[in-house]
Amino acid sequence: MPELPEVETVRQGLRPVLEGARLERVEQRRPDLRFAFPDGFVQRLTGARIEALDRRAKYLLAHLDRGDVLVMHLGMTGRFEIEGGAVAKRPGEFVYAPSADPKHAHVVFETDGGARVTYFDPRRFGFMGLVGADALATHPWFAGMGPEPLGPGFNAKMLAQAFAGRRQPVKAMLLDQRVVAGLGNIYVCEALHRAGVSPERPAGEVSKAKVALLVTAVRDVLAEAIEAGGSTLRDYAAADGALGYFQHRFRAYGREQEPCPKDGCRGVIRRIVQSGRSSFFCAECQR
DNA sequence: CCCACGACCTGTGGGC
DNA sequence: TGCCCACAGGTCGTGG
Repeated sequence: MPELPEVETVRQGLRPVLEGARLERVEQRRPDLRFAFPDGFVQRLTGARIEALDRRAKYLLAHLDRGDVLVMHLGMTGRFEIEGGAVAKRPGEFVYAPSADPKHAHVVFETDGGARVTYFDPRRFGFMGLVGADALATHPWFAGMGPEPLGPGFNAKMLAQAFAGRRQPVKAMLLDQRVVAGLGNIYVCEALHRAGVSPERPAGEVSKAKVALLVTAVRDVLAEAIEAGGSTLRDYAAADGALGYFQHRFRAYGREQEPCPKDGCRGVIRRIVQSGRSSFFCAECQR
């Protein structure tokens, strides 16, 4: 999936066509993605106006004028394409060529601004739901969710507290959305490399100083990735079709057997598997 | 509580 | 070229 920076990039790409727009037509082309669509999904959206398009962790939140929130998660391979509307370069010119892959086009939104926004998701790990705005915080998707990593709630004090006494590897703790919400495999690997912390280190054994470095590393890598428009992985492009470039700045992720890029380090990036997922790190400078 | 593992689902890339 | 396996950004549930 898109991790937080990619979801944020998608949000920024969709805002000009969705914020303030009324949904004139909604097409739901299958009964489910990862989960079934809610009853009356199309009917509850058709005619509604999107007042704001927000993000919480890796979720997109479209606040509707009817009091519902359209909640969208992109899973691993979810993406949007925009045609027409405010971002069209010229009348009739598509910003993003119509997809050659219609079989994975699962949801289509058409706005009163003339834009068509199509959701594609080959693996269908993504999902969409409608939640009452007043019930968002207590909804199972959000209740117990940790702080935003770029917000004030994520800091050395709270992270040290979360790590205290835990023998779980620090990598697993950072992937746990209850600890901090929005990190995924790539940016955790990157943050651990920047902070010089081994992904295998038991969380409770990470020193206070390293915890502080981790907080800074997480914030920095996410901010830089957002600035670069996210990372273009195999299935992902920004919502407006632009390609993110941050993947070229990965220091550890996907760089198995390459020399460690840290200044003065002579190590080599290794790949190990932790709970079924690849971790890339340098055993020389990450302890 | 911890952790490993499988499930969900499809596509792609590498090795042979 | 073809086939098979490993692997892919996330989340959820089970069982030891």
